[in-house]
Amino acid sequence: MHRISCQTCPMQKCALFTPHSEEQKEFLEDFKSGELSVEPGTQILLEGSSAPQIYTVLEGMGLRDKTLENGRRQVLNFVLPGDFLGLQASVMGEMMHSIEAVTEMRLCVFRREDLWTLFRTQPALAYDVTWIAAAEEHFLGETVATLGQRDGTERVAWALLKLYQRLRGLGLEKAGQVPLPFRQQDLADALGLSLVHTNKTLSRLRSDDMADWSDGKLSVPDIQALAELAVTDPEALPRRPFL
Amino acid sequence: MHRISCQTCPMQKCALFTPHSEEQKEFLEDFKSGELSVEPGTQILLEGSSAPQIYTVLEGMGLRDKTLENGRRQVLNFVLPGDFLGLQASVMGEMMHSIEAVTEMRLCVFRREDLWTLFRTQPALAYDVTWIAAAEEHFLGETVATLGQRDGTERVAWALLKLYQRLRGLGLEKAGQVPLPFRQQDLADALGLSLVHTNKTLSRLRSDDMADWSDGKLSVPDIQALAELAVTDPEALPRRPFL
DNA sequence: CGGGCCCTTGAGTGTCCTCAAGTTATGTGG
DNA sequence: CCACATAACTTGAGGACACTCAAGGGCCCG
Repeated sequence: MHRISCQTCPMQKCALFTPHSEEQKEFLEDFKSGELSVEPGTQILLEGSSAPQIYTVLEGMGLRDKTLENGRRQVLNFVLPGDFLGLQASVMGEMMHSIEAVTEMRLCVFRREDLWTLFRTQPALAYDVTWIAAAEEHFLGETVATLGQRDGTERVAWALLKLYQRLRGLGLEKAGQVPLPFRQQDLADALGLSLVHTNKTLSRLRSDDMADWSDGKLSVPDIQALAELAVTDPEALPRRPFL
Repeated sequence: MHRISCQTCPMQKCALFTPHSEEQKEFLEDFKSGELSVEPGTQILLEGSSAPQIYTVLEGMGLRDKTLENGRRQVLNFVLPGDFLGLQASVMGEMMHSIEAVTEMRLCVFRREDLWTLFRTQPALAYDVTWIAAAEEHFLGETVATLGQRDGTERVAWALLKLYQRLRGLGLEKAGQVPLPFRQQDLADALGLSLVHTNKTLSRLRSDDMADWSDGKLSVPDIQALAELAVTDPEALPRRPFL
């Protein structure tokens, strides 16, 4: 495995992300301390530890989760390419959730101490980091509203819609299908539903032609209809910065 | 009402907040564009609007909430003194939730356009802004875990504990009580529970001597016991930056 | 004194949970 | 090549936690 230059980073090409200036690419080239490839099941960041690294996901998917004292697990978000990992640990000193690889993943690695240099010398990139944190906060706010106010069917519909939109934005759609290599248990833990109920809800959505998630692939025949079921707007995702 | 200088800002004295350097205080003095006092019930920031301002809460309390297309309301967080409001609108262009004053409030007002100047000239303060965003993200993550994995009693206990800790950190405890001027409906909407169920749960906690919230005041006889009920650590809050 | 707003309490219902069993696909070792 | 084990997905049955509906009480204010 060889190192990819930021100059030719595949992320740059994806229309979802705002491109960097020449100067920024040069800085990031330095900022990047290496690459990391991990197998499915690997814990990338651990709850309670103070990770010395920050990552940007280049390829593969994972899960952000948090386990309570009583052992129950909450999935906070699904980790997709372009996601920025470890900022919490960097600014606050400690991760409060874990990140686990679900598929094989390739990560761009940054050194935590260099983040301060970024803030001193690259205000525009610092602003981007804040943008990313605010966007994450915004998404978690939507999740809170979902768990608090939507019933089971609406939750599942909402989650599938969001994932479909995100994956499509990344250009991963092929023949009307996007890859979604998670387990039903993961979705259940993300939505605060039992596995059994999640399974039955998914079956219903499938037979109602609202959304079909099977064999690790998701297809949505009618986005508008699914969005209505999810009590949400089917708005496309905005362009966003990345590192 | 007269303007308070950042030099003598009451926030500076609260042990919960990390103090600013002299240079930072001078910058903030300029950054601050004024003060705002609002009556209970006032909408400070509106969902879907692009507010031109950012605020720091000096006094009073409020609510951050979000309403779904079907009309149901989710309270995202309780707004307390020291909180930083409007960052999402500033970096992302639009608020995705509203903020409403519950008591009379006094706010420190910043101009949105000046945020960029802050990032260019005050990297340490920019870092603080990111810290705040990350902390907010962290808290919302805990909330997601609460709504997803805790039952009714645990949720109420968790919320009361968090609020008690925050208010105590602000030095608002008097004779074993902290002020909590919200309605039961607000707590219900924050926890995804019905008003009726929230009410019954609060009664139970009261008669079990776990937590007593009545007449707008909250007291917690045994923090440790409440924390156990809430399936959480009764850890004190860390020091945090503010603007 | 009437009307709101908030808190309180009781009764009946339903969504979602747990328990349990069975199917399919994949992999491992004899 | 087949017995066995494991992991994920399915499906059915019964129960519980939390919901809605409904009504009443305390308080403040016009």
